[in-house]
Amino acid sequence: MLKISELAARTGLTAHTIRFYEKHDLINASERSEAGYRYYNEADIRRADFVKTARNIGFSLEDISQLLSIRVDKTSHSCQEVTDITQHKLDEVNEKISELQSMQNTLQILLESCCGGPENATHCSIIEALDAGAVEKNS
Amino acid sequence: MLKISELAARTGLTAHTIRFYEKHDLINASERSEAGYRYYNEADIRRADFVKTARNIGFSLEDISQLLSIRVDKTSHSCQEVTDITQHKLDEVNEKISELQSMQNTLQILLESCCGGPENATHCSIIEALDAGAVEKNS
DNA sequence: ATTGACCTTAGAGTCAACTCTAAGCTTATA
DNA sequence: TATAAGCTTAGAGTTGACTCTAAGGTCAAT
Repeated sequence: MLKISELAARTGLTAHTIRFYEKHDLINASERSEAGYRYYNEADIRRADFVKTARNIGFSLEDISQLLSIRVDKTSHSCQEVTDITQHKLDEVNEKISELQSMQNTLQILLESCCGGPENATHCSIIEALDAGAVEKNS
Repeated sequence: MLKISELAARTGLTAHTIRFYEKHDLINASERSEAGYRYYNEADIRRADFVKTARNIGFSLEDISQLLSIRVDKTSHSCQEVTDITQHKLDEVNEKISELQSMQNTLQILLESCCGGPENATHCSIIEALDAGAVEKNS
């Protein structure tokens, strides 16, 4: 049985975050001491690790909530439900990557166009480009 | 002279957003009617377009605020200041792309590992992978 | 017995960039 | 002149994921 700070040390979450996750029904302590201290058993710890792993991958708390529902009752859920969540997340990630690559591209072009030197910005080509709106709209 | 809704139509911002930007000293209306209506002259419009262009590229409002300071007094600022802001933004973008690519990679591997079929999730390899923590930490 | 580290709670604060509301005044059109 | 569309303000609400605070109770070690 771990106390909250021990679970925190183990998962890399803070105790604050663990309590916050508890509010959102992601993690819970099966037992409490008489004084109300949280105690986490093996199953609790495994669930906490699951949450942390999913969080590391980039799943939202809402996604994780759904994944946990499946995890606790696997026979009532299909693999497809799991891949749907995963695919949806992948789609999101892919879209963000595209947006960012567009920004990256624009920024690189701007940087290449400007001397970046100590002279004053009267003819700075970055400022000029922004002024001219000479930048395709990203995303 | 444009009224706020006309500037909104032209820039693609909403009137709400324009007022919000005004609060943050990004855009302002040089003139007001007797009743207090905002009127934007050519210089105001060019500034608003600049803000919109910079926003499209992905600069934060804080970045734009700095870029505007340079723009209004180019002789007091160097090209290097401009490239510093731009390079810093590019660094941020690159880092986010890396994080997202790491997520993308993990998600693809998970998706490939799972059948995604209608059978129940008892042996779902995605759930298993999350359970085993068998995912390198992203970023 | 005392100290210091740790635990509890409800609830407020943070960040960025909007987004919306309410209540009321103005302006253009028919 | 009536009506609808549009403008004004201050200020509150939204999103997601924390992060922190205050006020107080508990526990292990000296």
